[in-house]
Amino acid sequence: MDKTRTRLIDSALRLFLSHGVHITGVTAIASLAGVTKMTLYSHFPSKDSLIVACLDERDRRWREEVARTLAKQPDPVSSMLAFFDLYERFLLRDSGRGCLFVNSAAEFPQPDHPVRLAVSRHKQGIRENLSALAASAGVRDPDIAAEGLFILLEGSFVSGSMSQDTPVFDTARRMAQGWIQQQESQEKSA
Amino acid sequence: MDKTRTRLIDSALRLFLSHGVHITGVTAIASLAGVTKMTLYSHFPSKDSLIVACLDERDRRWREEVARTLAKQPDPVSSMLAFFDLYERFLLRDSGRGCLFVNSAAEFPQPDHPVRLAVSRHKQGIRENLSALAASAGVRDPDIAAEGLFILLEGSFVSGSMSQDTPVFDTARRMAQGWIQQQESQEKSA
DNA sequence: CCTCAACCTTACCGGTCAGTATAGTTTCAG
DNA sequence: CTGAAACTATACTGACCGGTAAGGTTGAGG
Repeated sequence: MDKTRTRLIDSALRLFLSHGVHITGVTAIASLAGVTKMTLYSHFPSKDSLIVACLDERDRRWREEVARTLAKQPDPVSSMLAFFDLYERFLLRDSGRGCLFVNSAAEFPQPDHPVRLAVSRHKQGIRENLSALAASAGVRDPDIAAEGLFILLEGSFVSGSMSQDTPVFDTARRMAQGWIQQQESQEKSA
Repeated sequence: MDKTRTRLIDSALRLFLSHGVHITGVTAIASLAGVTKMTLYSHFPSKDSLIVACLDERDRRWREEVARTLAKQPDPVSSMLAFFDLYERFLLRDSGRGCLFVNSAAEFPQPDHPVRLAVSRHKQGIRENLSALAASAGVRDPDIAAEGLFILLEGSFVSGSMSQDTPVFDTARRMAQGWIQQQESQEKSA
């Protein structure tokens, strides 16, 4: 049900990813979805709210995929490292166009803009996810451990999307292993 | 000499950083520079070429500051770690608006667009810089070591710009130290 | 059979965009 | 004093923007 709304979000997501948010017009979105602009505005009150809906929908799908992948991991450390596979897969899937959330943040500078808040929700969710896993792994400071992993994930994603470079994830994965070990040994020495 | 051209680039840089590239109109740039649109178009054939000039100019200033900072470092390892101070300073200076190059890349998806090429030049310059330092430090694979540091730099910059979080650089710096040590010990064991 | 909601088409609004045309003014070196 | 270069002001083009108005078409449920 509400198939039109879903088609609109899917179309918008595709155009936002491949061309950018500001540069994409509402007419193009509606046209790609096979409806008219009027129909779009009967589902969303404004372009901004459509953007937010796209980000939230993408966040929802991302969380689903995270849950599906983590369920297959035997322990917290494997789970943390599995995030690098997830990021790599996401980069490949969108043909190296980078992170929609980072790109959107680049186009909406005001920190209190609804689009920016949606971006923050997504990034905060990932950090909390990592932090919980680090806590399960028994490191001394899960937030710091998670922050380090988050840096590696964002860095490899941005770097990889800028130069179509997926091997960068191998380096990031190795760094993550070293970082986790370092955090675990700190826990033991304490 | 050619003060008008410099004022135009400075004005454009300020607006591009604080609002975004596509959203900024040429009239606003000219107005901030204290000239008219006609004068702008007598210095640059198009908005795109002005954007490229801005990126190149910013890259030039960045390289100057890098050279100035690295000259004060006693050894290659200190030099590599000094990059984190440079990034942190850059983030604070632009009030957390993120990396102009990453933001511009987000707004210009086509990989062969002149703007994207300017971005690539900048990022490639940093990587070469790091790689040369890693080679001086005597690590086994300077390119891999540099790639790791680059990931940490990009990651902490993106993460820091998204949540006004400068302490993230402390974590990144600690990770960099661990990474460099790991790379050095690999060299010794070989 | 009728209603009602979702969708359609077409046309419009005011505004902004990049870029150009035309012509008048300042500045300054030879 | 002259003349070219750099700048000014104003107005324009054609296109696209987000968003709205008004009215026609379709089809499923009561």
